[in-house]
Amino acid sequence: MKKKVVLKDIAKEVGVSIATVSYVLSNGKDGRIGKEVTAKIKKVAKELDYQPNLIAKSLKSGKTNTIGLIVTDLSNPFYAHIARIIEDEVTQLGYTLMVSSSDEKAEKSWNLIKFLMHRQVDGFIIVPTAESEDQIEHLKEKKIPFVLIDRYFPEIPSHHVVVDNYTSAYKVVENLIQTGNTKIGILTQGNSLSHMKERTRGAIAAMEKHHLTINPTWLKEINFDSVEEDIAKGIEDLLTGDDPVTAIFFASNSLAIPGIKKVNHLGLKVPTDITIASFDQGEAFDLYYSPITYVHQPLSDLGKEAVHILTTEIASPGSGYQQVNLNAKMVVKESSRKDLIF
Amino acid sequence: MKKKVVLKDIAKEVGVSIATVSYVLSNGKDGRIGKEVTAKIKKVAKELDYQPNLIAKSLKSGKTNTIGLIVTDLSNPFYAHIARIIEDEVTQLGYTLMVSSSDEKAEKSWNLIKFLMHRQVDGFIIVPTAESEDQIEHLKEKKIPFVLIDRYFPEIPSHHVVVDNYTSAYKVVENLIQTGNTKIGILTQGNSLSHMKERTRGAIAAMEKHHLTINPTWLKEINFDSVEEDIAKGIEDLLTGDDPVTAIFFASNSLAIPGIKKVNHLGLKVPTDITIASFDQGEAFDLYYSPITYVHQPLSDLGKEAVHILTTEIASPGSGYQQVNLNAKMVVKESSRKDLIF
DNA sequence: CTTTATTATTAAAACGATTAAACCTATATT
DNA sequence: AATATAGGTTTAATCGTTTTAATAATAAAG
Repeated sequence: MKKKVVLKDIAKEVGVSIATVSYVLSNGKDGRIGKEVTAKIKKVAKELDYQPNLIAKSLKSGKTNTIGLIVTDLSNPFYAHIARIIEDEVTQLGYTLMVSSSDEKAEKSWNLIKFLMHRQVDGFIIVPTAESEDQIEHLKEKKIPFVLIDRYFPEIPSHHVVVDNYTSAYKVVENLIQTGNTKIGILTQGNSLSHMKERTRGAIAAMEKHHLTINPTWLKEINFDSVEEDIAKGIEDLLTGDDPVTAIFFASNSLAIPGIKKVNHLGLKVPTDITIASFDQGEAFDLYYSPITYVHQPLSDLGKEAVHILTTEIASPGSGYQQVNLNAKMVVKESSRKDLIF
Repeated sequence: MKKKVVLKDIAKEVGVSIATVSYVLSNGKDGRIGKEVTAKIKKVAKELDYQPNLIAKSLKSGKTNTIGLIVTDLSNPFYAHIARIIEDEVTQLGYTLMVSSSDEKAEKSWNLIKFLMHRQVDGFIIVPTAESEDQIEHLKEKKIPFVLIDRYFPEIPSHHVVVDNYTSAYKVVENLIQTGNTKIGILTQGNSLSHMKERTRGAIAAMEKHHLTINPTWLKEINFDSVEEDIAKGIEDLLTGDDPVTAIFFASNSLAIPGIKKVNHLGLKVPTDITIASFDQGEAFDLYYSPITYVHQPLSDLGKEAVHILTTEIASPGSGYQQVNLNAKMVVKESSRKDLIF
């Protein structure tokens, strides 16, 4: 079993000190070392296939060139997509990404943050869970750079990059109203979080603006731990209650997918029996027989902005919080275009 | 700006040596250190909120407790799902995951591997790209533990975990034949890779077994860099050529999604106009008006097996190669059940 | 009252790199 | 000839931890 080649090995082989080798191999430009020695060191380094040990370098420099990304669920295509964009972005800047999923659990998130801090990551990009304010405060106390994405805590000043959830929800619900719906069910999840609050607020604002009376039972909050059941029950309620709705707005893709399944299962036709719109994109939306109207979040911008803010913060800490609100695009398709169908 | 708390700080505060502190904090059980001292060190450590520096630990121990995962594209739900499973598995074992995407490019993959090696990852889980044999050989030479998943190189002995692609493809194509199709188009991608070879071989074997004559133009290889175009053209060819097919087998989900879009676009009805089946699961498959027949890969088993093999190899290297072939499940739905529709 | 065993603690080296400062040596300057 | 300057290289400290081997202190044994 060959040992790893380290600077010492090269130094010994060439007959110089470790420092000299280090200078040649890292500060190539600097030219402080004589020509022949430089050449010989480079030659030997290549021959022995020297590979630098970034752990040692990190210990010395205090920088790991590593970024921790915490999403709620990497297997959710929405977050996977964000992760991929962030990955590309940080890789290009010479960073490596450590990805983890919190499953919307504050405790898991806490563990991940602590673990990655021990690993000395240079910074975090986080999709914060409910009740994780203390974790964010902790990062601030410890002066660890971080950027929140998708959601944030209005009462805690921090960098964040989110979409304009209020306006997007407003527009999409307005679209539902304009196609003739006056009774609209809204499925949400994680209502204590900023993004959901905003989406709900936007949806209701649209209804109020159009002078619709809102029945509180039309708002269904879905529990993270019992999505399937809650959605099945919620949709049945919405459609068979005293005051049935004619349209449903799903406030995220993870609600829409099982939701649409349920609608299929009930044998309802979209958009004739029921009108549908959703937040987030999903490959299933386009393939559906009645393609789903949705709010398309600019994931690429979101990821890039977050990385940019984070790396700037890492490079020069403490120069004011960047708080970015991105515009989302509403994509209107058949699922909410009764006008076109009839 | 408070500095980080290190062992030295605790030592100074308590009035003992660094070594003593280290003993107490890492070998808690060992009890070599006196009771009162132990108690005091623990107390001070808590007070100062000491957090161990895992980088320093890694340098000393030569272990980083870090695993590199290289998939072809994290934004592909198939790989995202695998990544999530692997993440859960390694997290539980105290490892952290570094995830990267190779985009099916050997060069990218090479860079990622080198980069992660410099970072001293303890091992790799890799979805190998075409022409990356040298990278695999390199890892073997350097004695870096790794496990290949999804595909492998038959000529290079190594750990790997894959599904039984041959049998799965055989079965699904046989299903297409049994529902009355004699002319079946096959869309593949990355044909030099083991999994695709096996899927193609299985598909053809099924056709031969049932004495169908196979027209070579029915086999369409899709280029990674021009998926949309190739698929559009391929499907048009298949359906409008001299010898049009009545069924299409998509050899992966990344072919099926754009493929089905194209089928929709052409205004063809599934399964009446055309029968469809695919490899891999996808949330769109179930939601499609004519749910797609597919091969369901046991991703959970695949991920868990890979992690298990890798961590065992890390713990005790060089005890023979584990080569696992998992059975996949065929899920027959309407897209290939003409019998049920008529 | 030595000697030996036992317990508690620490000094120091090591992991693999970086880097400020010191140290030669040879040439240029006065 | 004495001194300054520059070029080339090395010494040694440092990052935060672990761990071997040594030491000091105390108790038990002879």
